Amino acid sequence: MSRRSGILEFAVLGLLREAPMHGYELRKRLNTSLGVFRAFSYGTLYPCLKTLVQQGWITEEEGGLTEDPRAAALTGRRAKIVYRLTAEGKEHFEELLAQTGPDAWEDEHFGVRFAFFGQTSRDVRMRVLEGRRSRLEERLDKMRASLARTRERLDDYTLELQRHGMESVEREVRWLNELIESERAGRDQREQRQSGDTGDLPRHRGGTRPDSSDDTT
Amino acid sequence: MSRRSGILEFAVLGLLREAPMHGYELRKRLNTSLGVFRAFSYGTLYPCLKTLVQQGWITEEEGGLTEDPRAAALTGRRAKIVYRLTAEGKEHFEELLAQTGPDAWEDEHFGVRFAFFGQTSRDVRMRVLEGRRSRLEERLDKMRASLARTRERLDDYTLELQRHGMESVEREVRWLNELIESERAGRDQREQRQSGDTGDLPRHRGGTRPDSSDDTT
DNA sequence: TTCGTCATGTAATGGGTTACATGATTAC
DNA sequence: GTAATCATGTAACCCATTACATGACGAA
Repeated sequence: MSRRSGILEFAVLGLLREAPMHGYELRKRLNTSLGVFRAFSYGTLYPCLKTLVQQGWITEEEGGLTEDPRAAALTGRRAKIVYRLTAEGKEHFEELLAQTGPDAWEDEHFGVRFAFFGQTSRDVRMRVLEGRRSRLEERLDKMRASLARTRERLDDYTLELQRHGMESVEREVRWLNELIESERAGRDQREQRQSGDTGDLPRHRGGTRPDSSDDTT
Repeated sequence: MSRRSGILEFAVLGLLREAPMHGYELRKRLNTSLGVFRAFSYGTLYPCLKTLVQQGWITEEEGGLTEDPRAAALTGRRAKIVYRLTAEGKEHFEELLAQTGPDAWEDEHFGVRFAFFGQTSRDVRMRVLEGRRSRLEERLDKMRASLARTRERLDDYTLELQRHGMESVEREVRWLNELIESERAGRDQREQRQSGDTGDLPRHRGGTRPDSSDDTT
């Protein structure tokens, strides 16, 4: 019944917000554009799409030869079933985007959240980045403590593994530091007068794309 | 019925080979010593222990006040149920250690395999390290290809995410390069005359630990 | 005596994959 | 015409978590 993974739902909604697509294409995008972190199979995707339809967040459209130039362009071929975000779906996605619960910076969620930072308001971006950072720092503390407790009893390979693991985390912290700094720099430049986009990274604006009737797609 | 995860089974066998333990302690070790990669709950561990007993690889010992100094020392308190590796279990674990199927260098398995490199023969270590490396290089190729195909259509955050992901993989490749080199250096030094331990890393022998009753601690 | 941690378990549930079944379209 | 890839699904299974239930022991 349920079949809601949170992260998959989020990603699907986010991708469909950019353009309607059919399942196959959706899955590819899921596993390449965002997929460094997560790969989903059809056995997961299709049932999920079904429940999203039931919720009223997306619609299934018979796409015989849907004269949708954009979808056609994206896939290079005609579509079978095109999924399209509804107004409710868009609204729901925006709510999800605004959420900054502690989940947002856990391993599983953070990647997807970051992937849609383009549509996320600057303050939420900041909270997620900082949340992630302190999460990782906690983890580092634990690792250091456990390492101190057990250093002598561990063989060199285990030690090396642990060292490499810690360095990976430290590296991500440095990355987050840079991102946070550049977000802050962006804010300072504009003196936070605008509602909320454009940091340092979003050179082509925070939003989806040039706007207009782009999302009629 | 089944309840065999492969990686959990492997890790439990490997830990019990070093010393008998009860479930609670086992779990802690699983989640700290090796646990950078994986965390298991009791709901997973205990059923797994049951099936390992059924296979005859470990035994359950009523530990009222089992006069097992090792277990007592490890926990700092008396044990309830002490699990101990059987001869068959040891043999089985050795078979697992010798395996170099393509699974060995996948994300899920590689960490645990590496953690027990201390008991792994040098040639198997080499194959696993090299397998892992070429696995990662494949992945890099895919990432680069997909990046080249889609660069323009991606916003800066997605791009940054991808870039950071790729750098993480590249970093692991460099790490593997160093490890492989130092394994090779170890071999060259000893002119591969010995059966199979001591590379560069295993300064205190490949084996478990100094032996004797050191682990009574 | 109460709190933390040690200690062992189980049932319900979740979230996902694999393998299978099916067929259209494109490139060669 | 045949192989690859596009395209959509389902049923069986797997692995693991969560929440719960239970209780002993040590320290404050």
